[in-house]
Amino acid sequence: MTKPTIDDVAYLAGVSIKTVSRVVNREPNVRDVTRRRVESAIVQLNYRPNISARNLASHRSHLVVLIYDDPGTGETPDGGTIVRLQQGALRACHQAGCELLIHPCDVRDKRARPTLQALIERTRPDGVVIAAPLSNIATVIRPFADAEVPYVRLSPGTKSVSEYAVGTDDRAVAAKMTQYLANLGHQEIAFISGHDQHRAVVNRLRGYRDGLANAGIAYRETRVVAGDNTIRSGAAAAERLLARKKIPTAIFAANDEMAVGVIQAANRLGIVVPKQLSVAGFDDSTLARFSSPSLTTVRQPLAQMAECAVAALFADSDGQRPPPGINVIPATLKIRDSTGPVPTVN
Amino acid sequence: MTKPTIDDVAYLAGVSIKTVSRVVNREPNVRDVTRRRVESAIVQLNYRPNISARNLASHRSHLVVLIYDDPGTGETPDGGTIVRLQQGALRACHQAGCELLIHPCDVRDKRARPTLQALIERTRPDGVVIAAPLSNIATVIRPFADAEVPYVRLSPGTKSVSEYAVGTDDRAVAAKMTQYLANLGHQEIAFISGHDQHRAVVNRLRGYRDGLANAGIAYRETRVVAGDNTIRSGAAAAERLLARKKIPTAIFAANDEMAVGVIQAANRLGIVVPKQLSVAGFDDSTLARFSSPSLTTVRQPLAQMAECAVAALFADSDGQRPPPGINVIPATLKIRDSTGPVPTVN
DNA sequence: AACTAGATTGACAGCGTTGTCAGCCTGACG
DNA sequence: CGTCAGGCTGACAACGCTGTCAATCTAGTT
Repeated sequence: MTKPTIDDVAYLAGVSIKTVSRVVNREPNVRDVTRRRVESAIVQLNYRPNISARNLASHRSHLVVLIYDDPGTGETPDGGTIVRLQQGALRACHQAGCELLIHPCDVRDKRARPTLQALIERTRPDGVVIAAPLSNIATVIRPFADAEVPYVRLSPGTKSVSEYAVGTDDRAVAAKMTQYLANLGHQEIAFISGHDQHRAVVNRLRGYRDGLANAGIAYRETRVVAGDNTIRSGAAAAERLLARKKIPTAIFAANDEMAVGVIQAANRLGIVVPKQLSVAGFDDSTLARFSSPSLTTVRQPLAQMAECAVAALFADSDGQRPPPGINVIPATLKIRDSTGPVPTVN
Repeated sequence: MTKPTIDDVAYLAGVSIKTVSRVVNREPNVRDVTRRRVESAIVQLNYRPNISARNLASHRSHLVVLIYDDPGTGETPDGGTIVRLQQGALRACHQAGCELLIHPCDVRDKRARPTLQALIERTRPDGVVIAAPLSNIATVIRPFADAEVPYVRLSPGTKSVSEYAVGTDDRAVAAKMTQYLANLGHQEIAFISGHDQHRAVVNRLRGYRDGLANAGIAYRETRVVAGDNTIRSGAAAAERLLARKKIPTAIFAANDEMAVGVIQAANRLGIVVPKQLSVAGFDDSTLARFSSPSLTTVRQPLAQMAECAVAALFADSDGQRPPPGINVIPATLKIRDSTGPVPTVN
């Protein structure tokens, strides 16, 4: 009652083990009748190839590693973000007949580098996907480049990459959100920027300016306030904006945390969202769905991005390797309850 | 410049490959001098055993699978919950020299069973950890039992389990929370129960009653309102409770979603939390940290639970197998800003 | 000194695949 | 009818490690 091996299948089908191997791996040059005979034997025995043996013989591990910022330490990704990345990566992995290993990584830990090295040596992954913001940290990338493990970066901070990478159109979608607000009638649209060490933030601000321009609204520097990505800073920024003589009717924050801060500040000031003030965020974090009112925001296609990244890892075996450059997957507006038409002046 | 193999190490150390294998695997019966010679050769060559070869020869995969409810489909676990489970599981896996495979599982998909079967056959994991609520679903457990893959269930819904399992003390900690509220001076403590198909919910209600008893407060059925785990239902329940002649000064909801609903309802009614009403939740979901005011809640030791579960998987190889029964890991109160002293009557 | 149990070590046969390469078979072509 | 390219198939050697078992060594005993 032991697991059937390739020999059992070969014997039952009356062929050599090599032919079974060919059928299992969808290799060419097997006659249809032979193939069918083998397939039926496989079904009959419920045969499944032994991964370890296959890996050993083929010098592949059929393992893909997803690397992301350790949520226990950084404030960057919330659980929802990570899970969405994982979902997309899993889909593509299973499609490619691989399994997914996850590897949260604390960059501030000085031993991150050797840890990654050890990971490579232990698992010999077929490929690696590195999520932002780690994808922009040389220390994280290096070990893979050195070990010649194929990797794909997610949301690289720069436009000019020498390899294939996957990103999204922060700038374009920020413009779109701004125009959406303008279309609701808002003329006074403020923007709260975030930590500018994240490249993404700069792009979002640019997009805001693009959107204003497209809507024919003049850009004014006084409409832009700096935050630092936290709820608290969003609230503080909002208070400053709302204390002015000419208060904005819409506030677009560069991330959801700050947008929620805006809502909280508005609540405290007795300003009703969205009736008197529209608020938009960015990221579609868990927070956005559950805030009250629920937050209009930008949903980054994280699952799709991860899926593309993993798929690209295997593209070069199926044919030509993917071209260098960033594969841009568009983000979408997620309209919820925190935005509405501009209040009628009274 | 190819990867060193066990033969290279053996040659350099002047021993047989078997002895190298012994050193690598910390097996007994190697003289200290020999061991040191081998270790030095390993360092010198930067040797790392090839996992696939090891797996093939040892009939182990050095893989552990963590199975949890697919967050894309169920409403059960939020991203934060999953990530905490993963963190604990990863810790124990690395400790044991294994890697962690993740497997979200949609039970409502009728093909869940064959999918699990395929997972087993493909990966031949050394062990499996099954998170709640899947850990209570026979369809999910069966494939592993049938294939004789060791598994540990997390938070099994029943006290009487025939194998080792890991759980937490829902009932005791719910009592603790209730007493905490009582200690703040609250006499009128209401409870919002959730979907009673989750065993946990029943236990939380029991704990609430225990806590009242311990505090010398009489239990009254009218103080318990049913919700269905959603924010909306929490809000509705709160509205009912707050519409009564004798309104509660504290509301303890069986999960965070409903507790947030209570806060939202209170906001709408102009009731200030926590000044006029204390609100407590359960789970410490992402939501709790970011609600306004931040939510006092119960933090389940998810990471520790997962860690224990994985460790137990390997315990039987290190000595005796872990005893049947639930290894209870205590949950803790997470006091935040939504609870405070009872309002002074005026 | 002979003897023995137990510690230490090594030779060797797998583990279940894939890669290589040679051989056979078939049909097209001259 | 002979030749040849190319499709199809199988024999066999890796792949790098662990398990088994026998051989050797050591120290304690008599």
